[in-house]
Amino acid sequence: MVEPTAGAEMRADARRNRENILAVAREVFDQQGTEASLRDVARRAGVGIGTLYRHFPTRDALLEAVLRNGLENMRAAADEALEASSPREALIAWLQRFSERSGACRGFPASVLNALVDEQSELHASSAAMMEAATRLLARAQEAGEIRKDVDAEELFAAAAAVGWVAEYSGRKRAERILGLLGDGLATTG
Amino acid sequence: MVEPTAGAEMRADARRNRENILAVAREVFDQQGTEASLRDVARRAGVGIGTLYRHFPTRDALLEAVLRNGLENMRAAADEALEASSPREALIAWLQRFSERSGACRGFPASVLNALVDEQSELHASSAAMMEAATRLLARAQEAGEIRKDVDAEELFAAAAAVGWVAEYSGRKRAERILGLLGDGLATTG
DNA sequence: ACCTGAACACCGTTCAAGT
DNA sequence: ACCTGAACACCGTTCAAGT
Repeated sequence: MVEPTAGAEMRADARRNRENILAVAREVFDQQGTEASLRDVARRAGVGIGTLYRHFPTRDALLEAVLRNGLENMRAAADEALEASSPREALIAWLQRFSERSGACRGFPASVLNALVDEQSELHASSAAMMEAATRLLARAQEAGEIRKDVDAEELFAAAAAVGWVAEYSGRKRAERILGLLGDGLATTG
Repeated sequence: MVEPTAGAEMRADARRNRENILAVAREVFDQQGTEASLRDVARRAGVGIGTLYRHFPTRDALLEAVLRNGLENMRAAADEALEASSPREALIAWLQRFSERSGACRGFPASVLNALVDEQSELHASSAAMMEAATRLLARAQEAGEIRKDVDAEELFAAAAAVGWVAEYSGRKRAERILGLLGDGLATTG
């Protein structure tokens, strides 16, 4: 097993190429979504298509490298939110942030949701870590009696991804209103 | 303007081809989703790729022909539901039916939601008609005081499509539970 | 009037040949 | 060790040539 993020022992030109591809991919994915042409990425990075595949053997591998930071941030945000005063508000705010991030890159919600379910996906680890953090956030709100207990984290997560997906088609505004509906549905009833 | 559904004045072989393409497309879209290969459809239908394009100049045109019946049925179902005893339950049941139908064909929710927003889409008319019917269903439930008044039909519709989308990734079961959350969020509050 | 398939411009992915 | 691009098998879409 080779650590793909390895750096120091990589040849200087290889290192440069890798970082160049990454920077370009970030831009292209943001503009065109997660299904953007890899050939296009290689071209813009001024690199042969084979080089791209050498560094990132699958689309998911490249996506993982591009999204890792963002997912890590979301995980950290969830951990921090554990200390907020209102468990319910903290959870809702986090969900909103997640669905906002989703709307910023077409295909992002699908990729993350997919990675969560598919343990083979290179995105699985990052996604799962983020969801674990979100799970704690949910549990706290449930224990505080502020969120109904018959929902699990995956469900909540899928809902947030769905809201992000809606933003791709109907715009962020509508997406936000739907998130509001969900938030009300999550409140403890009876 | 030529009526694309025209029949009697079409040459017999053309008519046969058209119907064959349609039947095959229905199957292929159901199996592989709305992004399935058109070339594959033509191949399976035993027809040149040019013939497919002659009958259906765009993917949307083919999709429209395939989905028209289903959308029309959903529209009719919404109209019938207007006479159900419980306006709220009728609306929720319709939404569930819509999201179920969505889950049956990958890409269906995206196509319909897209068509709703894009007036140029060949799917626009069918989709819009369905949503108009759903709008009446919503309005009745709101007038009966059973659904909050600060939601509009497009919002509700987008939410239902999102639930259908979720089913593509996380399964129907989870999708149904999310629809339940939405249903509770839709209830009149305060 | 209609059908066909070659043609064009793109993909994703692999791998022999080069440095 | 790494890079390159040709090669292969696919697309979507158009259009000249055929019946």
